[in-house]
Amino acid sequence: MGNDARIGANAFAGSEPDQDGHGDPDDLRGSWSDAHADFLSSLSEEETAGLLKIARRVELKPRGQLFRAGDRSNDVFIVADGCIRLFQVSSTGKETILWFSFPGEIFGIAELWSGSDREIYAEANEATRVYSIRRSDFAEFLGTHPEVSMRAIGILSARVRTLGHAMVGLATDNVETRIARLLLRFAAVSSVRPCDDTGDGAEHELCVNVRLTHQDVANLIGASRQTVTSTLTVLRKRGTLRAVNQHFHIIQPERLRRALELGAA
Amino acid sequence: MGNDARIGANAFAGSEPDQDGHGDPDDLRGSWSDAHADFLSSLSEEETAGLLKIARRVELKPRGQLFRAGDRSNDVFIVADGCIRLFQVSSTGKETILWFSFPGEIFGIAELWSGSDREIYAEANEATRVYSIRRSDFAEFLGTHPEVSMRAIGILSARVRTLGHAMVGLATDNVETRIARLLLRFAAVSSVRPCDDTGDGAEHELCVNVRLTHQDVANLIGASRQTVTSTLTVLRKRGTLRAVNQHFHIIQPERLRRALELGAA
DNA sequence: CAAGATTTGTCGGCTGGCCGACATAGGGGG
DNA sequence: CCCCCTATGTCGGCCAGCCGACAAATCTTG
Repeated sequence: MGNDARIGANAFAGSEPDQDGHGDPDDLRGSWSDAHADFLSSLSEEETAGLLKIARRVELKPRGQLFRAGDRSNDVFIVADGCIRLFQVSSTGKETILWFSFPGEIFGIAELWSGSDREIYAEANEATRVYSIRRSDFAEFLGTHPEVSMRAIGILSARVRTLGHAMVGLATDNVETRIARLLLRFAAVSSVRPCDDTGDGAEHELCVNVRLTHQDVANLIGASRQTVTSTLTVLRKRGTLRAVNQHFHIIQPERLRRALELGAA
Repeated sequence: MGNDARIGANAFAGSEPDQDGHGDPDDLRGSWSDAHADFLSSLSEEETAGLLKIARRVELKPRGQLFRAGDRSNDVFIVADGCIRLFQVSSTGKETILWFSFPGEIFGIAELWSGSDREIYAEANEATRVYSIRRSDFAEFLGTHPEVSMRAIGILSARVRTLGHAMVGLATDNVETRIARLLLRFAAVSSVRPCDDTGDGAEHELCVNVRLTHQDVANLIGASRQTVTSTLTVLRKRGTLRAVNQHFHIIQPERLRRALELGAA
């Protein structure tokens, strides 16, 4: 079953040559409940094929917009590769990033049911390919594949839990804690793609494999850009983080994790 | 269909004499997406009967605990009457209330899929009756009732959206705004039961029909108890709120709503 | 109905993090 | 290769909201 999953993902992601070998360590599976649950991987080969048939390919440049608040919700999307930023904008112009969707993840389902307008924005965080499925087609697919409905429920559940955690953090933790937690979460979730950093003794490090500006981090944890900058500097000086290419590595994941468990569970 | 819904809810709520006449105004249906979507009302008579058959009745005293973080997630619950508070506790002992579940609403589904342990606490906010359905039974029920699966998806979606709103608010709004928004939300959602206040010209007022201590409000919006107290006092002095029995009335809902739309959408 | 427990109300001191303002530093396109 | 636009880093002033500490009011329960 775990193998079917891989095949499913491959079928969808298409013609990646390096695809077979992205060895995400199994221990990350443990944090599953925190991830937004790779939808594609959970499907069987036939199911994936069925979805492929009704999907339409969409290519997005970096910063390309997929939909915005107020749009009619006509489609459900699945990330093939790249990554999509989902955010809301308050009337003061402040963005709040709700989550990122990584390869295999589905998004736009929350609007599926009510058929109401979008309430959030979806933008490509980098060059990204997504598959677009018409709402009605997807609904029909769910109707004829009860198993898949269950998966959808599972995914939405995971998202509810993630948002719950985020809320608790926002309400009780200080900025440093929130950043630490965020990085750990993203490390787990962004491990779907391999890190390009050929280890210089970096085997025990945890890679946060997403390009995140300080502003992004700020919008994710509800803090100001400046505070994020200075907090990250502190963490780097303290030897917790290391900047690699365009992203971060967490030097001693275990130490950080333990610190968080003590500081706030 | 709207009528079937009512019947369904009645069948479940059981032997309430005053049940038929709880005339919730139709205009509140508009804020559907914000509510946690009355699960029972959305079921047909047969579906409700089917659920009843596999459900077990549970009675809870005020403050009675239904489950706690760490418990095995063996059941899914539906509120018959009363109301349930769902919250998380950080290691510092601070509670964060995620949401309240009102009659007809289902909760505990988020844990259903992963079968993992509970991450949250569920307590009765007052004397409450809930129906408890074994996880496996409910999963089977969903499998044999695709329609109901879709409803479940809709409900989880609504919850995702609600949490999203809450997060944005937490990240961008000040305490006064958050309280105002909370009260409007609860007014909509708590209108499932009638207000006991026989109007003394209170027809245009909006009733927030839940017993909420200031501490509860604080835990809901991520603020301190003291700040909530003083903010509520300000709102009362300004003529926005009125205390009735154990709950609040919003004097001029429209005015408040407009103020919020301007202040932060 | 009295006593304990919970909730509400109020004050002042303190501070984490916001905001504005600026100086660099990259880095991608022409 | 240079220019411009975006991202990073740093500083100081300022204030919303936190916290501790109490008193009054209200509710619950024997």
